[in-house]
Amino acid sequence: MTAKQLSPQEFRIWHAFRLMHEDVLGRVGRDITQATGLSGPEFGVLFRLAGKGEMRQQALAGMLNWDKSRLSHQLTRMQERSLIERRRIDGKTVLIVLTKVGREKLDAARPIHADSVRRNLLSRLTQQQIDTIVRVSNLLGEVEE
Amino acid sequence: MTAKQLSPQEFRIWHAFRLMHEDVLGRVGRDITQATGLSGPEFGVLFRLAGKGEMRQQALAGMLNWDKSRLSHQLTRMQERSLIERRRIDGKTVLIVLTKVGREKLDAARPIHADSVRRNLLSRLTQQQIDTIVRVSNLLGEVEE
DNA sequence: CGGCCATGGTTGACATATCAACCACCTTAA
DNA sequence: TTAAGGTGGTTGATATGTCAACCATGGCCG
Repeated sequence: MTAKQLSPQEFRIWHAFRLMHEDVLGRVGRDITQATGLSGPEFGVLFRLAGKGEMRQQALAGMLNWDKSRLSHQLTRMQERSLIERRRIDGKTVLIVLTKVGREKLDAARPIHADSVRRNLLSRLTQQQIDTIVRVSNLLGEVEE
Repeated sequence: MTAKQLSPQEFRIWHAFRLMHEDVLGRVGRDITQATGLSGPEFGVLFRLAGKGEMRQQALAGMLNWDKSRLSHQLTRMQERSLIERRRIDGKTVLIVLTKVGREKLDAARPIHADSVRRNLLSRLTQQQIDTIVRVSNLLGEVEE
């Protein structure tokens, strides 16, 4: 049962798995953008940042599960739009700080995001399905032996 | 219970949902690239194409669930790498054809893909979890009223 | 026939993602 | 104290995704 290509059945599962995310992520992202002008990734960054007010870039990357390069590029763009500030602490450490603009946009986006996530994901699933999602996510996140 | 932002619990679910996708897709994509030089999207296109040998761009976009622009750009890059050919049929229709190179690379990638999907997804889930994924995917794919 | 107009496709501009190379600084250990 | 290594960040190149504007053509209707 280890054929050299996926069976139609296996492929259907794979396909479903991909679609699910593109659909939902796409919708939530568009909702946020339409209402506030923030992109999905921008919202993500601001959201984590708001938890602490300011963070070392490192820590931020960890929370987002992004690699440092991806984050650095993203921050550069966000800095140009005055959503965040970079503050060099010592030769190695950079503090990322939420600006006034950033916080305002974030606050505007929060309810949109909450509503959209509920509408497009949470409210459409049973508690059981949600449990499965979370369990599966943890499972798949682990690196295999 | 419709707060203006997500509760930590709700947020955890949302986070898990996103991670699951990025983890698995990332791993499968990297496996394919490493072994064959094809990117994930390239493999996706070739894979569908192989089913029929050739297709109208339109139909291809439908199967992939991509918009026409995305596909057009992708095909342009793939054409430059000789993975596919565009064949203008009448003023409006373009046939996409798998080239020899394209087919070879696809064939090389197939077992890698199958193996990776099984290793990173299928074999790590119970049948029940798989059923849930598929059911949930269908659910979320539908547009709400 | 002659003029809409919907459709299939392309394009340009821009945002995002990924990879590898680089850099400057800190740490540690000789 | 100095050189090797590791760490936090940046950068450039290239691939990918998204949006809106555009364009040519074929179909349809008057």
